[in-house]
Amino acid sequence: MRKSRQREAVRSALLAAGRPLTPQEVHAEAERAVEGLGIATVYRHLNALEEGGEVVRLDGFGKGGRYEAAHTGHHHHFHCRDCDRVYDVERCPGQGRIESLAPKGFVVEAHEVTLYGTCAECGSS
Amino acid sequence: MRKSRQREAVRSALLAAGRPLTPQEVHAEAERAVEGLGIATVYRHLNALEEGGEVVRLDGFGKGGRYEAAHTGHHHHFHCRDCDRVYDVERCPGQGRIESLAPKGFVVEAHEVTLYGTCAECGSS
DNA sequence: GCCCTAATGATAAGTGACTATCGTTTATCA
DNA sequence: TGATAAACGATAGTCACTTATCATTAGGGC
Repeated sequence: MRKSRQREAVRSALLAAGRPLTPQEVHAEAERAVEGLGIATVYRHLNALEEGGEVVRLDGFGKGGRYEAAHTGHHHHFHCRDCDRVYDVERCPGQGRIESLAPKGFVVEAHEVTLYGTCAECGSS
Repeated sequence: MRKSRQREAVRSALLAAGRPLTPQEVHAEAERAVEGLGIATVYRHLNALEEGGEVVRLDGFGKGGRYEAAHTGHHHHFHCRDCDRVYDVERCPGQGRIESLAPKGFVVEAHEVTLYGTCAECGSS
């Protein structure tokens, strides 16, 4: 796997954002570093980085996927209904508290909490 | 809006299931009551029932939407990774507890908690 | 600098969910 | 019962996202 400005640009875009981005958002951001960056290249690197464990793909926020730099910490998300951006929420109501909600006989392996509303930026305008 | 066996079959499928169904699941179930039921008819009625407030559409469980009979109660969901079915979870960790997770300046209007794992049926096999 | 080939960008093609169209069926009401 | 138009089933079309193709560019060992 050769070094490439494009891959670095994709990786940096995700790290700098600190929140999950759509491929389009990644493209827009990474294009600032690599003029003429193709959308296919963005998809290629997102897939490669996900494969390599550097990036995590999220579903459930609208049509396409969102990608964020692999976090070690457990966290959740806030989905702004105005701008459609997704933000990280660092805290959690508590693993045990949430997993105990499951009906009997159901084994919980993970959970996701999503908040919906208006982000600070949209709310202040 | 005329009465039709097809609409009743779609409505009944959702009520009987007591959990969110994909249009395909609705179709499979409703077809037991109406032989030869078309998938387009299922989509038509799901949209109409949603419009009429009898049914709620959910996103975020894979590619397409899921539909469930309109509940009055606040509840969450369990998504089985084996069979891909979604079940209702009647309890909630607590509205206030969850909404307080949001960063400052963010206004929370709603939240969704999703549990992932193995359902009782898949786990027992 | 040269060569090899991985990586790239443009874009055609694929995918899956959903919708529009259209000729036929059927519920409703005079 | 017969007329009317809503509802139907089949299927072609649409839309967004994602992937495959291919000619060109460029990283890196020599």
